[in-house]
Amino acid sequence: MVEQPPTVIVIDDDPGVRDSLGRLLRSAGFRVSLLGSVSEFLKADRPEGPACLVLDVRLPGQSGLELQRELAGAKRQLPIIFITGHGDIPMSVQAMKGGAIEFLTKPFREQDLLDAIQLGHARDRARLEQERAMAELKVRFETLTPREREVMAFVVSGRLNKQIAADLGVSEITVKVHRGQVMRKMRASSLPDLARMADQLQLTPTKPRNPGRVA
Amino acid sequence: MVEQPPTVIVIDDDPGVRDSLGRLLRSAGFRVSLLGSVSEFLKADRPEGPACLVLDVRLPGQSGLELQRELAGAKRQLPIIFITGHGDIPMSVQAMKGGAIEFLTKPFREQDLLDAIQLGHARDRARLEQERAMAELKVRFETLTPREREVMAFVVSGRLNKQIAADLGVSEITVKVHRGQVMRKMRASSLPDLARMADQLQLTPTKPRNPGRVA
DNA sequence: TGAGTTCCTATACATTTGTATAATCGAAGC
DNA sequence: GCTTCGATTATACAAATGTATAGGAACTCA
Repeated sequence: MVEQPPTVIVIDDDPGVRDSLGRLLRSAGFRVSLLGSVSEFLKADRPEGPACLVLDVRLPGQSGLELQRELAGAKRQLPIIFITGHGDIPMSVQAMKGGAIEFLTKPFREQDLLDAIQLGHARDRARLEQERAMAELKVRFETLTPREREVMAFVVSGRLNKQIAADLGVSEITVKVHRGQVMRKMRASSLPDLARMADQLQLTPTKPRNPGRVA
Repeated sequence: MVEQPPTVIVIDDDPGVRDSLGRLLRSAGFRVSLLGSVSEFLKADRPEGPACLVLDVRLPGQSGLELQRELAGAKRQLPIIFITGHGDIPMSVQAMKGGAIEFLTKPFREQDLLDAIQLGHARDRARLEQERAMAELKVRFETLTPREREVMAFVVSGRLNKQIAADLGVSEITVKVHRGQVMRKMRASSLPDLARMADQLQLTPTKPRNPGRVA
């Protein structure tokens, strides 16, 4: 788990802007990737560590807002900071609704950009960590056989072994075996632990919660 | 649990704007509250059911953005839709960062406002439901004695009765009694159920999770 | 056909958990 | 001083859970 240096990906069709942003960001200690268009970005590899995008709203070909929409559906969604010289309010509102970190109008204070980038990197780090943990959970979950997954769902919903046995039409002993396998394979240290894993995995096909009635 | 009619609270210092918005919103079936300033709003009662705010960014006395900041710290935070005739991009960005639903510039399409209000009400309904459930949980949790809360924390962290007994320096029987009381008082239907309640309550003073190592 | 996997079951124990009843002790409140 | 409440413990069961060993049936795949 090596600490990856944070990256900033700049997309701007103006070489002058790219250069000056590149100097600023490199001097701030970031790894910088300078690109001239969205298509270049889509072809490029994604950096390993935390990263964020700095892009102009208006770009030749695909615009910044279009890219944002596209990335929203993709798996690897990067924090986005918009920069523009000719923006308007509806544009900025759409960008922010889309989850943008910041929307800066030229000219802007360098510190505002750096602050936004710092926030973007923090979010991306959190997202990376979250995804790492989730991927790990999924790997474990995929080692479960279909039956074990069924049993796990029942177990984390709070049902007893004998109830699960009745639900599945098998003996209680069988349920115990599956249950033990589930705990081992998922590396759950306890039942609450397993329940939390299931919640993370959104494993809730069978979940009869109590309705929370008041006396 | 009667379904409350959704309310729209309009704050605008222009009586003409208030009237026209009032007509529009009432004809759309909303309960409407028309106010001329933030101070009026702060004095007024909060509506019972789902509600959202429609306010001008610029207002005499306290501005719309200031109100947003203030409400962010308060317990009852209402979804906000900003309307303005003289806004700029930084203003809209700040509003959206602050969690505003929408930021409309005059003149705007009535449908855009109605759409935003619908979204605001949906969010407020979700928030109300969430708060109701949380309040209910807290009520139950407050019926627990200090010792019972301690035991609950250990239980949901996955520790066994005998371990908890050792941790607390008491006998296992005692732990069982407390544990049974916790389940009863919290109306937990199962251990996973109790664990989820504890997570909701952010009850995590004692939680030794497994470190999730990879092989 | 044979190996491997999954699912199922059983026996046999060891542990753990839940519950009911009953009792002691100390602190807080009336 | 008496009562109430919280915390504690014990006895005595009842029920649930975990584990180990062992085996059978069905299915897939090479």
